[in-house]
Amino acid sequence: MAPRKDELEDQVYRHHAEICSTIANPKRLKIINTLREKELSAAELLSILKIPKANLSQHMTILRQKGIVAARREGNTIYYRLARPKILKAFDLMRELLFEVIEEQRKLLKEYGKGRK
Amino acid sequence: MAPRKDELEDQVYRHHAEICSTIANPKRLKIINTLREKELSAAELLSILKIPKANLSQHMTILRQKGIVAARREGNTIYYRLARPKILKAFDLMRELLFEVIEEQRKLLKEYGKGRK
DNA sequence: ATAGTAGTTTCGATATATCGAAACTACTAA
DNA sequence: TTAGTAGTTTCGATATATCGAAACTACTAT
Repeated sequence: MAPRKDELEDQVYRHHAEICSTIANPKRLKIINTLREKELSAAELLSILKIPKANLSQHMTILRQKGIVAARREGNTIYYRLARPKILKAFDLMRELLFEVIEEQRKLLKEYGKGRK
Repeated sequence: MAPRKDELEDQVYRHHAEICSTIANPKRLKIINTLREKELSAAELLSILKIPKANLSQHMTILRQKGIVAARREGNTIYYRLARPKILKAFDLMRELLFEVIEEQRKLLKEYGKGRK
């Protein structure tokens, strides 16, 4: 039996949300931003992020599963890189959005301050 | 005492992740997409989304708090609109990313199929 | 083989997100 | 004022995400 149209649509929204969840975490955002210009080994990421390596590995697993990051092994070292440069556009866009919102809140606060006397 | 540089940085990443969380939910994505071209009342959103109105209200509260959506009241009706058109760029970009990943997975699956005999 | 280094996986505890139900507020109309 | 409609808030249950600890796998070097 073929799925109904809105079931399909909902499924797309669910997947869409899932890929958004991938960047909805401060550590993963920092990992993405750190891999911006060049690939890095797990050890290098560890020294930058200063988190336990098990935890790094957990985040890298998520990033790989969602297709955001790719890995290659060289001897004992694993090198990570962004599998999809477009993720940086998303990173930058969301950060712009963040600053827009912060700026607006700042303005509103100033207005409120004026009114308060 | 002034916060250390990396504390500040971490705080930015936390806020960055928070605004990403706003779009990391299928219903909120659908709400954003539905408000794409014009403002809509809660009742109109309800008839499109087919969810309980308490639940819609909960999501609208989150979207307003994060500065994504704005609301105005006209009599008994509340009209919602996107407060920040840039959110649509984020929506579209993440959906492109989704389709890129799906397409790549499809290709990999085809390759695997070939090798399998 | 053995030991060491690099990274991963599993498990369980804690925190956060989602949502339905019910009570509540805000406005309208009689 | 009372009743009705539109939307919101609070509460509690369930689901999902995060993370540390410990055990594990993969590779290197002796």
